[in-house]
Amino acid sequence: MSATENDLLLERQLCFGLSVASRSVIAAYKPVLAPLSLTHPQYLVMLTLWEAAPRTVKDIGATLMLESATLSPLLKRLEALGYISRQRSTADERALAIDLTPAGAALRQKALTVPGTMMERLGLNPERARALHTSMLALISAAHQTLADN
Amino acid sequence: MSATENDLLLERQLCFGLSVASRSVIAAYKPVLAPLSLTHPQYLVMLTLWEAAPRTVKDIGATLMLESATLSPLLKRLEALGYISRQRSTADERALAIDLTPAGAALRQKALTVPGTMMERLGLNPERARALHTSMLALISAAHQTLADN
DNA sequence: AAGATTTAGTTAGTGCACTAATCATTAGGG
DNA sequence: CCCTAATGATTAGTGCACTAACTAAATCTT
Repeated sequence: MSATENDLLLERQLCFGLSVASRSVIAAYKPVLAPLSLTHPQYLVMLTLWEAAPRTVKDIGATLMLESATLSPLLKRLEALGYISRQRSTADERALAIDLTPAGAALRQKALTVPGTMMERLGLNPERARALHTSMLALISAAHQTLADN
Repeated sequence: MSATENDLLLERQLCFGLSVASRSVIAAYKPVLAPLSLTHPQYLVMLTLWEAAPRTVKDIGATLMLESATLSPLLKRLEALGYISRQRSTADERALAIDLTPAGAALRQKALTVPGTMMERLGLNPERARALHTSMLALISAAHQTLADN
């Protein structure tokens, strides 16, 4: 088998591993987030709001690297759950101000145990987590670099 | 801010980084796979078939860690593209034999350049790729461990 | 001030990915 | 044997995530 053909095998272990890891970790979050009635992406949105609110859709999208087309329906589901409010900004009526409701703000208390639980379940200590994070950042950066080049 | 609350911030850098990295890498594949008319998950399925064919839906699912409910429509799209055939196995009529068509087998030649292109675009050398792969395997294993425990 | 342009969000359409329910086929146990 | 269990695949339904097309509001230009 040629070197190129060998790559074709190895390669499946690369991007493939990343995809499976992402899905596996999200699946591991599922039972932990279920008591909060949140999916994983919804949890990420709530995290951004617990750090700063109100925020615009665009701002949340920039933070999570998601298109506003993805966030629009997701935010409506969070509103239906009673965790956030969606109101046009008075200063700029193009912008939608996403803010926490009292229920959404209170949910933060229940979420405090999530990170510790997940770190333990994933067999990660802070050091390994940081190393992993660094690798991910490098990948993200390289991936976006190539997209910008085209 | 308490240690627990600090975790809530850090944590966003973890699973969040993994999700974004996965999406970013898949997005980087997109223009490379476009000439083959394949999406990223479709590409993974073709990789498994280039290694061994025919295979059953269940077998492909086990290899890629995907539910057969996910694969069913995906395989129909690959059939519509003319890359694979779907036929009930004669030995066991519950099983569906997924096989490569001549066009699907020929596509392998065009795919040979993909891994090299992507490695370069993602700024990875074989060593870093292997290290990343090891981390992903550990995560996958830990994540599935916790799911099995429940 | 009027018209063109850029910006913020939404909608429509495609494709994954999952769970739950269903159906046909096969394998086992009494 | 027959009847039940288990197995392999499909369907329906929910929720992301993306692109492209569109609306409305704000800003820029002349």
